[in-house]
Amino acid sequence: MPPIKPLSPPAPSAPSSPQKGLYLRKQDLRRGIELLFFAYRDFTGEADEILSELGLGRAHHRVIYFVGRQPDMTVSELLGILKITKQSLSRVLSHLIDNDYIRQTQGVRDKRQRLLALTQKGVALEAKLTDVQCRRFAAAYSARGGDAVDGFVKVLTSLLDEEMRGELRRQYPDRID
Amino acid sequence: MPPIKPLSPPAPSAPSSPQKGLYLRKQDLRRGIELLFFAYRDFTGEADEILSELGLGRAHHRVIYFVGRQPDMTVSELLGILKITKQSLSRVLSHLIDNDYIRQTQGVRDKRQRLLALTQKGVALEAKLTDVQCRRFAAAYSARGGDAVDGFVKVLTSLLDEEMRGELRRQYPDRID
DNA sequence: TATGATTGGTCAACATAGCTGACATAAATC
DNA sequence: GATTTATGTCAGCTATGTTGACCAATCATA
Repeated sequence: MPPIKPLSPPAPSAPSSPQKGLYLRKQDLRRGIELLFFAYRDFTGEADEILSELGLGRAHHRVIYFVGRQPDMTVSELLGILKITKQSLSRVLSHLIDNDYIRQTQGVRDKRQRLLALTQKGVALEAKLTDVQCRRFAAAYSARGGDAVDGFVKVLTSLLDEEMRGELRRQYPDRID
Repeated sequence: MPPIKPLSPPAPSAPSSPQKGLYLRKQDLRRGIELLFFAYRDFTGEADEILSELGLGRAHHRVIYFVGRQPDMTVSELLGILKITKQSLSRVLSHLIDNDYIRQTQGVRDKRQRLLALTQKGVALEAKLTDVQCRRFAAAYSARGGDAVDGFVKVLTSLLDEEMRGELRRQYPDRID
């Protein structure tokens, strides 16, 4: 006769067992998977619409977002964040430069570097896109309150690869995680 | 002289204003945007590796996942979940059927319907992929605890489109949201 | 029963956004 | 001077989304 299982959450030693305590049951984990999928899709949907009217895609958005976040970043810094090949980035970045969303200036310390920054047109688009996405977050955050936001940030942070977790910690040093 | 602003979270009436109370500051919202992007990417990464070794992609994964979740679902139900065109689904689904991951049976009530279900091979792959992703969630959930999980689910739910929120409520009727 | 709607499939063509491999240039570094 | 680094570019491939057109089987109904 097997020992009686505790109701408190057991250590995740056998994740494939059918019944786990509390929030570690298979069904709860699957719910998380699905929520992340649907939320990500809905979250990107609004911005995608704005972009497609301008003949741009999500890849352009990412570049505009991160360049806007950290002006004068180098190409290799951007590659490190996006984790795509330079050939993939090149296609998107060239288009953004040709269409006056982003400008390049030569690095001062290292003349090989191309420092990326938004043009006025780029700033305007970044603001519009980020505003739409921030509104969605602001609505969700204020609907659920600070404790929920705290849990949201904690769990998402723990879903990251270890390397990325360290990266984000550096970006937001004053935040708990 | 303007009225003194309260420290409690203000209504999100002017989301573009630079300074918001508590977790509604622009920086906190941007952190949410970035966390969602990075977490989604890292979350899908492990499964993507397994899939690519089998010559499959993320689109195949989605089909296998949702068919595994609800056996004998119809093609139009699947299209409704994935929100892609039937032509896009067809390419992926045909490949999965040809390679013995999924089988189709004719509907009983409506003979036009093709009911989709995983084969034994499909069940095995679904289990492997879902297990990897559940492990990541289980680790994050148990690292952060039930209150954080609760907040995570609440905020993600509020990030959904209204329509999708109703859909998920139907899928998980016994859960708070 | 004839008609029209629904479910599902298929063919063709196209777009976006990732990938690899090869090669080039300029600047920094050893 | 030789090597490494940062960046760019050309060519081609793949995965996954899109539209539009058209077809067959089945269901529902006038």
